[in-house]
Amino acid sequence: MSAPIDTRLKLMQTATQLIWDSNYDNVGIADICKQAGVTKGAFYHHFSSKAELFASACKYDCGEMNKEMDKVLSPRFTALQQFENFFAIMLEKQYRGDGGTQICGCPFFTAGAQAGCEELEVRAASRELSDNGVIYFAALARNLQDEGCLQRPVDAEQLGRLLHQFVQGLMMHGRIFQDFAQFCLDLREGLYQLLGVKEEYRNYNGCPSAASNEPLQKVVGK
Amino acid sequence: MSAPIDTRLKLMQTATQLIWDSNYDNVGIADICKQAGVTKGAFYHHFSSKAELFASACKYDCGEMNKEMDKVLSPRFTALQQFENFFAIMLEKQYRGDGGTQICGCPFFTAGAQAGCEELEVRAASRELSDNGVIYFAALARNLQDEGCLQRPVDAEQLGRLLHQFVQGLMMHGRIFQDFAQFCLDLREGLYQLLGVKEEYRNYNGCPSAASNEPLQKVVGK
DNA sequence: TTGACAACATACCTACCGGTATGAACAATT
DNA sequence: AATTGTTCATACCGGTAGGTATGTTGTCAA
Repeated sequence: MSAPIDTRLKLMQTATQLIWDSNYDNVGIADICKQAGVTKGAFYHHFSSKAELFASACKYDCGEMNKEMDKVLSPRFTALQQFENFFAIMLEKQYRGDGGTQICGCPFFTAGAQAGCEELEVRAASRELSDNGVIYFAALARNLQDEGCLQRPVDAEQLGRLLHQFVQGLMMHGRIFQDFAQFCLDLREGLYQLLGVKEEYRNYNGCPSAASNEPLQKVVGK
Repeated sequence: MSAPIDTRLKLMQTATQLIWDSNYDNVGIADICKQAGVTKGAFYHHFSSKAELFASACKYDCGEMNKEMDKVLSPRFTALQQFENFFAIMLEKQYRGDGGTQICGCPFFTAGAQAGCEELEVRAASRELSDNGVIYFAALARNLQDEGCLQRPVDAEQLGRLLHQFVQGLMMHGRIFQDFAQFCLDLREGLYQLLGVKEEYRNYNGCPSAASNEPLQKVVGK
């Protein structure tokens, strides 16, 4: 019998993956259990409900994202490098190997936005996730400002929100239309405009074509 | 016995309202029928499935929006007036009378983004709705550009997409956090930044406080 | 050795929800 | 008057999905 922590973790990871591929409502507990190779008994030993699993998985995903973002926004990079790092990681995240490019968006966010009033737990988790994301966006904005890349002084906190909102909307749009090339262009242009990056700091060479199926190489830790 | 067109319309209107208040998955056919005062028999006489109702309701909602947007973006307004009109209509739409300010977002969009591959009909409807919205945003951008309000030349079509994406993301964010004052500020600032409105054309006086419960008066057709 | 408890596995329950089968009421047509 | 088609109303079905009740296995402490 394996350690209990493994089963719990496995369930969260599986749930995260399935929810990323589909959505909260569409993913059943039975699906998660089957995929994770455990039974319902195990599931309800570790989680009291589907909503609690969601909240836990959301937190877990949040933690994973934090790890990546800490790398991406590491102080050893210039602000512009951080921008490119973030850009690369976004594309990589939305790039699914199975059968071409698939833009899936962040289901934890959309689930929170869809959750009816009854599922407060879900909404709370989604809120936490958003707050977390906004902080990183705000940091990026602040760094860019400090290095003089922006056209005008900004309210970093608000700008963090705006960036987060835009990116979430962009991903949902991408999920509906599934046009990876357009997704790349829109992401870059949208970030530039919202941030108000000075003309001379804008760089459109870094956008990989969706036609080429080469894996996107990260700038991170190069 | 009433005219058949009435029942069909009633169902679409009711569905639209319920879906706006909740979401696609959460709203059952029984709920819609009960609210509309008809039975399932009537429902399945007019619609072959829930997905078809969704698509129809989406189209209906789209048509209603078009009517409003045509008014808002009427040529008799200057581009800046159009901007303010749009701003006002956005706030009004997200302002629910029942028990304070409630930001609900556009469920047709989120449903499309959540729909699994199996429900192509849903996604297609959502796509159509988005395309439609983007056109109006692009028109607004073009008008602002033509009147010299923007800092730099823009690709109106792309900008239309960016605005649409941002607004959708903003509404979802608003739905999660339910902070109307912040919603107002973010909407204005986000639009300004994405559009790149010249400093001298930005106006922050028009933002009604969420504290005051006065109904928002439209500039439209004043 | 034995009791206790954690960590499951299996079977089952129940509520709901999309969808169907069938028939009644009414109108228009022939 | 009989027929036909439209427009609904009622009752019901079948699958599903979240959740539960209960049994089983291994482990560890006393």
